[in-house]
Amino acid sequence: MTITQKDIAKRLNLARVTVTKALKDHPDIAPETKEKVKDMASELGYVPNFIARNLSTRRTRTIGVVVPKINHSFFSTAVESLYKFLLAHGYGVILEVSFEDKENEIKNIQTLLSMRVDGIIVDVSQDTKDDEIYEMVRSRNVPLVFFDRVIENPHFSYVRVNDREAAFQAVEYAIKQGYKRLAHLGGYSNISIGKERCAGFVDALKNYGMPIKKEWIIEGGLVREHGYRDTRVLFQGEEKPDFIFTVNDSVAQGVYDAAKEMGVIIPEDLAVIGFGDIEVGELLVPPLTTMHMPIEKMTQKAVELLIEEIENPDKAKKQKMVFQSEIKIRESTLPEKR
Amino acid sequence: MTITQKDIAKRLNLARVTVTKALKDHPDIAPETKEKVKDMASELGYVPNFIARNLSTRRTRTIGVVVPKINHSFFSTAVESLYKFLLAHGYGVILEVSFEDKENEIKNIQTLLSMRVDGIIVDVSQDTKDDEIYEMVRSRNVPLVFFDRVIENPHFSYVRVNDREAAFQAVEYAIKQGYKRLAHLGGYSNISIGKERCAGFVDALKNYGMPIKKEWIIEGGLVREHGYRDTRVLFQGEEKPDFIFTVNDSVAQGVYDAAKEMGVIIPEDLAVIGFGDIEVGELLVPPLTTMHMPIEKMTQKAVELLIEEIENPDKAKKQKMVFQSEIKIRESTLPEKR
DNA sequence: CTGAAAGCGCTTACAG
DNA sequence: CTGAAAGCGCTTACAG
Repeated sequence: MTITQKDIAKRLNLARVTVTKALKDHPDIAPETKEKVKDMASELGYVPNFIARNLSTRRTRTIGVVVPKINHSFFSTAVESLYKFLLAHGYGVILEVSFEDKENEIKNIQTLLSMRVDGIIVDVSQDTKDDEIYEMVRSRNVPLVFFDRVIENPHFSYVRVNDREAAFQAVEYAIKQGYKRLAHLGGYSNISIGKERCAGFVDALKNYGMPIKKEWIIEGGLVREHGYRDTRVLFQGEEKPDFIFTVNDSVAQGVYDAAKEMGVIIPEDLAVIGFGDIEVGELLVPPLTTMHMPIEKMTQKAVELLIEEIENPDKAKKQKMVFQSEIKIRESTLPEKR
Repeated sequence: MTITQKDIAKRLNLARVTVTKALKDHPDIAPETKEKVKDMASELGYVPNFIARNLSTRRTRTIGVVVPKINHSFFSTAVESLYKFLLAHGYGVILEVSFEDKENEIKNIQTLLSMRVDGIIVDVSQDTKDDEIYEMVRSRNVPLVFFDRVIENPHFSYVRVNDREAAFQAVEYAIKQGYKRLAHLGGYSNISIGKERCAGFVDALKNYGMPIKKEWIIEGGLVREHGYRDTRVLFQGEEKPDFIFTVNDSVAQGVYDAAKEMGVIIPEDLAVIGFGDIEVGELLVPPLTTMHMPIEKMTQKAVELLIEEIENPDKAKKQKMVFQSEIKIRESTLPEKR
């Protein structure tokens, strides 16, 4: 049924090895033989068996990519971009999705290990706390680089954005615009982006001597619904915030939902700054001010670091790459308040 | 370095076969032996080698998915959904992206064939015209199901939406609202969705005795930029359309871009109906009337058909599944025009 | 320039 | 209940 090198060899009365070599243009083989072999291969519709090849070579030329979700502009952009760069380097990709669940993520990594991928890129789930699975990856010497949502571990490189400083900038901008009642809707504090962006928010308040209200920092999650829900909570209090910095643009979208429902006008009554600069932000009414992330450059770097590790396992050092996020001012913050 | 069954066997003074069996809970093996083996396996951090297993079993429990793009709400939703269902059936997925290019798509399929995936799901690129590569898939008896963008081929099942009828409905709705100068921005006519949706548009005009202007049917492409560009073209003519039916929501978004730039008001001056009902449509101003596609159900069906074919290669018949698309009325069409 | 041998890590009958 | 043998399809030294 399936054509193998053996079949080609038989037809041509050659040894199987000769076929292997001919197919890979090994210098050993006579040009005519090569041609004969190749002709026969395409005549029979031969498709090499990666599985078998990989078993022999112990290399798969395949990279595993683990993301928390795909159906979200940030991740789909990142995945497509990773895919593109990996492809350009001659690698295939096996995609795994953790659905923001730690247990799934562990299974994903195990699957990739089973598949003997040459390397792994992971954007960690919101639940991921410890790193025992990553300890296992390390003990197997499988190159891995963290991307975006990151674990601090000296044995792995990572690529992320300057979350804390960027958050600081965002909030600083709001403060300078004259906003005084500042709230933050954060992700979970156990993942890097949640912790760092929240820290940046607090940094800014401290730096400008603004009071920090515990009730105005809610670490409620990363998706639109959380933003909606927690904005409603924020507005139940006596005093209402006049500015919300959100951990990402999806949560900001939820803020818009709640504001609309409550009759709160953005930006007159409430200013909003998001994080990520995904497509949706531009379409919101008013368009969302947000911290831009250079996804393309980040993915490119992640791929480079990984490939470097794979191809020069001894020389390559673990690197922590931090990209700068820049504020993209749109209309969810008044250019000059009051 | 890497732990294999051999290592476990050695440590336990057992034959390798015994280890294999113990690991898979084969009834042959004594319970104590199983326990010993499993304990040792986890102690040594044994991870089974899929590659080797697959070589032996000639099954990979892996499905290849080929899509034209990921970074687009329709595809990312579809991919995530496919992934979820496949996972639930115990299959892994290898993702391939054709970037809307026929040559890439052929390579993608070859890669998947090389990897000996158990089956393939493909949403065809905009360039894909013939099906010689699919002929090859067929000759290898690899189950394949087309999804969304489809090739008519008796040897393969497909799952799509009633593109032609849905397009008819969309245009019919506009006609009944009183729109008279009807234009269509279509995809390329060589792919199913382009051809069928355009046909539905024409059907409706004919059915209602509306004049068909060649210049008002532009088959210019599938993305936002095409919608923008071609709307500008439409409005260069003497007479301007008062309604545009677009092949998908991305193109509709381009119509909005152009309209805004030209000072054309939607829906007062120009009504728009899209196709797909992706997230963006709801966020546009005014929100976009569009044909809803039941992506979740479609992907579920595609997965079911594929798995059926894989697991019952003899019984399974090729099926053409057509889902109903429903109109989602929003504000880009006036509820009651004039 | 061509080929025989051994092996990658697992599994599947088949013996005992 | 345990194990010896053969094989999946390829590749990598090593001979000739």
